Amino acid sequence: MTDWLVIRDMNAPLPTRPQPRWTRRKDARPEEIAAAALDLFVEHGYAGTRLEDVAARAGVSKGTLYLYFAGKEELFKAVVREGLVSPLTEFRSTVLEQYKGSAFDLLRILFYGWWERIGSTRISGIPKLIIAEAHNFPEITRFYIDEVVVPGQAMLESIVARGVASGEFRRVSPRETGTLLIAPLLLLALWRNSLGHYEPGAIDARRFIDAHLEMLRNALAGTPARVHKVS
Amino acid sequence: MTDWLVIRDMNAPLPTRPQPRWTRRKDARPEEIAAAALDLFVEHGYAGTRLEDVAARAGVSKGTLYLYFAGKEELFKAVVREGLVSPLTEFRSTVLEQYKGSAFDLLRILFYGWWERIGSTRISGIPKLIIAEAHNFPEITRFYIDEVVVPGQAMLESIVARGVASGEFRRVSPRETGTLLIAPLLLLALWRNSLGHYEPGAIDARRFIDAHLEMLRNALAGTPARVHKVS
Amino acid sequence: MTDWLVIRDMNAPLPTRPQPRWTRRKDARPEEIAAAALDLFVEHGYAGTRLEDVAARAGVSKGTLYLYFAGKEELFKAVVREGLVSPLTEFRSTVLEQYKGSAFDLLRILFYGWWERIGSTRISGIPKLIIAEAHNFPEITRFYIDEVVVPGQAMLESIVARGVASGEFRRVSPRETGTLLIAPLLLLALWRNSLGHYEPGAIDARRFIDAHLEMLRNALAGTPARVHKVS
Amino acid sequence: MTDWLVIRDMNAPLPTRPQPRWTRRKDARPEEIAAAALDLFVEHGYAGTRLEDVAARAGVSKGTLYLYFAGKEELFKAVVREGLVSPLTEFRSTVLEQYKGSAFDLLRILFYGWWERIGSTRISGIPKLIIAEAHNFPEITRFYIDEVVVPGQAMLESIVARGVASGEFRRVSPRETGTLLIAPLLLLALWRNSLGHYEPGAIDARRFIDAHLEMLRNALAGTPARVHKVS
DNA sequence: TATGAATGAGTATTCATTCAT
DNA sequence: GATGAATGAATACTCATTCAT
Repeated sequence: MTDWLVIRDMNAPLPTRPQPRWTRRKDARPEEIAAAALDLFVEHGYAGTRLEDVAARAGVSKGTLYLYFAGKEELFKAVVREGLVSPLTEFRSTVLEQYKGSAFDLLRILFYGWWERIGSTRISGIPKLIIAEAHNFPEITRFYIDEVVVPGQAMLESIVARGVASGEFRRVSPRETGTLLIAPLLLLALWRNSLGHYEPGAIDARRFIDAHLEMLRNALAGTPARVHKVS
Repeated sequence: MTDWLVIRDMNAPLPTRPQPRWTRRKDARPEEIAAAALDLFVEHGYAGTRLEDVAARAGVSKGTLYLYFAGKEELFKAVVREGLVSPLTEFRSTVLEQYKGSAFDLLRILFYGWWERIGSTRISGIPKLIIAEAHNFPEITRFYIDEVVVPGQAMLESIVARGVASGEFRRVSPRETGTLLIAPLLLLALWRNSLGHYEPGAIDARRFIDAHLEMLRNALAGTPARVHKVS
Repeated sequence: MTDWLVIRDMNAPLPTRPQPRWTRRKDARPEEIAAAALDLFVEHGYAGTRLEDVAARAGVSKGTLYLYFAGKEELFKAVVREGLVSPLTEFRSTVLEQYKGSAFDLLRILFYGWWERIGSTRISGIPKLIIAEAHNFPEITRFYIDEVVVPGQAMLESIVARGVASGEFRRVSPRETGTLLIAPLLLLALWRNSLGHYEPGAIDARRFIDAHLEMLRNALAGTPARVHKVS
Repeated sequence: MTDWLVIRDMNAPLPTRPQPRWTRRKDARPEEIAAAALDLFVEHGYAGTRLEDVAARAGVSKGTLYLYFAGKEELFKAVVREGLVSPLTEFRSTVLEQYKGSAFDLLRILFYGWWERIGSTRISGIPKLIIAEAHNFPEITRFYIDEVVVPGQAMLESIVARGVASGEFRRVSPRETGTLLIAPLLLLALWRNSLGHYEPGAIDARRFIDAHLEMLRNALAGTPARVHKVS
């Protein structure tokens, strides 16, 4: 009566199942991925960078990227943020707080420190990245403006204003002068990360910064004329 | 002096690699994994189900799946097999063997028992799964046909044939009639596992089965005319 | 004085540019793509269908798909909608409007017409698709319920109600009975698009529909009237 | 009778293949294409710019692009070349040849002329483009260095050298000083084509250039001579 | 000459599977 | 046994390029 429902053996030989197709390579660390990504983003731009190349340079697989970053865009943002925040923090604590002496001395410390901590490192590629991708990443650009441009400009203006107030500097507009102070450094950073590869000796960073400082010393110097008049 | 460069909180620092490489979570039991897998396979289909979700629902890790099942395909087969074999066995022993009385009474017992053991449980999702994946899993489909469809159909035909032979049923074709007996129940199972989620009150299972039985009673009834004539 | 800015010739020989890597194949028509997609979606489900295969079956390239459909999901929706709307419209105009005579005659016309226009065509794959993907495509499911299930059920209930009102049918519940009328046809459609491939001769559609109609004739027959006449 | 199956409006019928295969739209001129391309290249970078968008902005079809430019790369090169060569030629003939008077007057003419012919026009986007794509287009970079950077630098150095020789300028290094002269202008160009869109009022070009000139006047002034005269 | 539908190589992203811990 | 980070084949989707009209 009930043998309609006899259940026979499953004769189930799995036809095909491929053998292990990969081997573990290494323990991935997000820092290495971010460093590799920064290099390639700086070199080829956002769209021009292939995640496969990022993975290869970091020594991990493509899939590992997605373990730490939600996608290409998030990787880019993380890389830029990370490339900015940590150096800025370090810059502030190791350079700015060393200040002693005149406004001009502060500029010197600032410029040398910038070269040491930013200009001569891979971080100097970030500005190029921001400039190149500003239209494509409004959020990142906004962040850069708010966190770097605005406070940096404020700092420079403040130094100028102090120098002017104390008579150390000529009566100049802090606004435009602040920007003029940083322009050669920015150009240096951009140069080093783009055309500089084709003309390696074109700009000697140390001589360039020194020349800039020397120009500034004369450009900003409080009028010695009055001093002479008095004497 | 240095608060020009205050860096606001960053909501997205570089992700860090988690330290403890693993901790034992629970004692895994394959039954729980299979139950979770059945739910998700029924819900999203084979290809649409991610093993990660199965593991999460079962409360185990992805790796644990592979301790008990050779792979996704094997998990699927095991789930379907297990979802079929054990309920069928139980169905057979608890429902079919209760048979007493007329052919029509057997149908009633069968239908109510089916609802109790199959239709109202998660097992009712299996037919949907089979229908959806028939082309992708010939082996499983073959198994289902051999173990469920063919014996089930044979059983139904046998009941019809007995009813016809005894004069309880009208002279109908056992083949087509057997299939017609089960069609509404199958539809009910499919409905409950698909569209039913969107129109929960559309079908009242009890009333539906009863209406089906009542239809059958009239449709199959041996011609009372002759009986009256004789008496 | 001005020869700093002499512009030299661009000595620009383009190093590499590959030659034409493809040849035009044919004029694509979205109908062919949709037909190919319907076949494959019915066969392998949504996730199991590769757009590359759809393109190949339609005789076009992968890119051409995106010329007409925004993506896989949109293709799926378009295919289902198109598979429903146009046949339903035709069904309505060519079958339903032929109605003449009794309620039972209408059922016969309906069932035969359904088989002619839906059941025996590739459109019969749509229900399987809907059932399988209901959870993954709420929008499509909603559409199917609103446009097919609800009006179809209403139509069936209306036929039953008319038959009951005129005394042609026994006093049955239009709700459950309406669903019972369509159940075997739906099962037939599902069978033909799934398990039927493995057991081609298992169901003879014509005999099955005829048996269903014959069952209904007896099940619904308004016998009481005749009894009263006799007595 | 048949309004059970009313099918509501479908908002998405199968797309149809457009009938007229093409109609002439306009007389294309390569200048318009190049202008559109320059805008988009500056905005989104090389890889981020789609030729389809270039064509749309130029008001021509994609195919027309290829009538005038061999491909994306060639379009890019042509755009950069054209964006450089013609303005440089014009700049040379209309600005540089107006030279009269002192070295400092020449700087003023140079800067104002640069702003008039380059800085305030879309040509100012080229430097950003070069910086961003330097690694991807060695050939274009080489061209830019040879045709713009080197002669431009030579010109600046020559002006400085002349000023120093005549005693008008302090004894400064022509090399570094030449670069320092142009740095703020370049920064201005870059700013206007990237971050400037987010902070439109941040830099007032006229005031900025004037401030730069004023700084230079003081920085370069050959004061020692006068002192000697007085003494 | 101008068009834009058709093409397919290239790339971002997913997820089944492995294995060191 | 149990874990989950790492892997890379597979696949959806993009877009520079071609060519019949």
